[in-house]
Amino acid sequence: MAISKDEIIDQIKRQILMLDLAPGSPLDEVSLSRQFEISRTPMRDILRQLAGEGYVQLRENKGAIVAPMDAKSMRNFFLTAPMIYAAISRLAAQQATPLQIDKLRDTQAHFKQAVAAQSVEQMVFLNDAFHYQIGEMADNPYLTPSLQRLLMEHARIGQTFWQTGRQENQSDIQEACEHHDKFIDIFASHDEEAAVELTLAHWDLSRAKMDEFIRPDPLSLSIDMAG
Amino acid sequence: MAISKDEIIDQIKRQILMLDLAPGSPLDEVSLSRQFEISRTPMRDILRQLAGEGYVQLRENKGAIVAPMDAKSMRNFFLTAPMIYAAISRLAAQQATPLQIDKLRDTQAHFKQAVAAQSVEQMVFLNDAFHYQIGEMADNPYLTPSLQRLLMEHARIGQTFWQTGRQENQSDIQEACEHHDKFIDIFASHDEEAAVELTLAHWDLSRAKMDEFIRPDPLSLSIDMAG
DNA sequence: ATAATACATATTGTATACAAAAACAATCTG
DNA sequence: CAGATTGTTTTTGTATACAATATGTATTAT
Repeated sequence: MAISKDEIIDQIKRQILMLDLAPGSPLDEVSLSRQFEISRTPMRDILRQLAGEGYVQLRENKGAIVAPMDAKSMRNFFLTAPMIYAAISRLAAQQATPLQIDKLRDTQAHFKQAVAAQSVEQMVFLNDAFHYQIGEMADNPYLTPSLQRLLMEHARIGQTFWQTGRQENQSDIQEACEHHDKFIDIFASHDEEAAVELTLAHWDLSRAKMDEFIRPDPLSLSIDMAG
Repeated sequence: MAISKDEIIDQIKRQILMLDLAPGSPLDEVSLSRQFEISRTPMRDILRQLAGEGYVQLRENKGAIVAPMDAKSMRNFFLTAPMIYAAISRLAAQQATPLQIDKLRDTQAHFKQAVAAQSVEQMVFLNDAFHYQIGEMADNPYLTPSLQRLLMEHARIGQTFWQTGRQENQSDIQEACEHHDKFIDIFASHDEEAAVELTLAHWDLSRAKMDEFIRPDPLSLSIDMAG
């Protein structure tokens, strides 16, 4: 076998986060197992694990599909994210260890490189990793599965945030980056209230862009009704 | 095959909830597959699914164990449960459909029978089912996985609540049962605030008994230090 | 022409054989 | 006797063949 099971899982996760695998699209066991050069058995294991983490949905006798993104899941996302994010941040501020903070600093360094390089894929992935590590600091097995699903959805909905095409995005990305630096300082000083406050600010920043993604500006072209 | 995969999953879940399968105890693929008269492949599927729902933990090359119950997970449970329960109840009050409320009434009827029959196993199981159905009303895929794990832990920690041995438990069980009736009325009238309030009262009631389970009254026997 | 049914094909589910890894025991060495 | 090492046993991981289910297509009857 060329690559390990965990690497395959990471690759598929990344493809889902980047929308390379579209929400709702079917995942065929045979073609996937051929693609990664393993047999169907371990590939089925992988799909089961991805289903457990919310990345895919299994349907009895009908195979797996990438977790869909419909109006209802959007609504639930916006309803739930601030509460869980705030709770996770508070716990992280309580319990963060020096080792974990160092690891977070490391991720943030890589994140800054991605920002400098204007690599959308790297920014999406490293931002996800940054917040996932905050989840590890919180170290709460009851909240982690919710956080994981929220971060997946956040990455998928928040694509446009990192697009460097438009000038106005640059300053937002910069501000998000500064938030990350502040997160690190706050966790290091175990300031719970500041952690919650910053979390909500960070959420508001990203939320505006997500609204645009969901309800983009209408096309300016006039349409000939005569057809 | 004698029984279906879902039934096997339910049976194992029930055994875990009832502590018939002790936290941390190993689950051997071969003996389990022999026990349920299926081959290893579908049994591995089942273990993967149970792992995804938090009932068991998978360890690379070392098989599965029943989700452990250590001091840390207890702490996290008490920290997290009220928040998630309250959020779920609020959403359930917002969105409950008549059909779902009927189903909840049905479960409550069975629950009352279990109370009358003083069947601990049935009470634990139907109480879990009742609150699981509230989770379905909330219909929020980001909170559901957290709720599921909390309910599992609640059932395991809350065993003593339903023990009918001591007289004082009877009135608590009765009160919990009345709470359930009130839940149904509140969801039917979509009263969010009342739902949250009742949820916290219900939590407080069960919490006292859980404290006893974790930190029971010390044995009254005097111990001969001379050994 | 449309609907329904039967057939063909593709895809998932299961069983089993084999490979790899971990756990255990016994032997050897210092 | 303690510790390490090797060989055996047990358990998990993987590959593949076969069965069952779902899907698509063509044919037939109304």
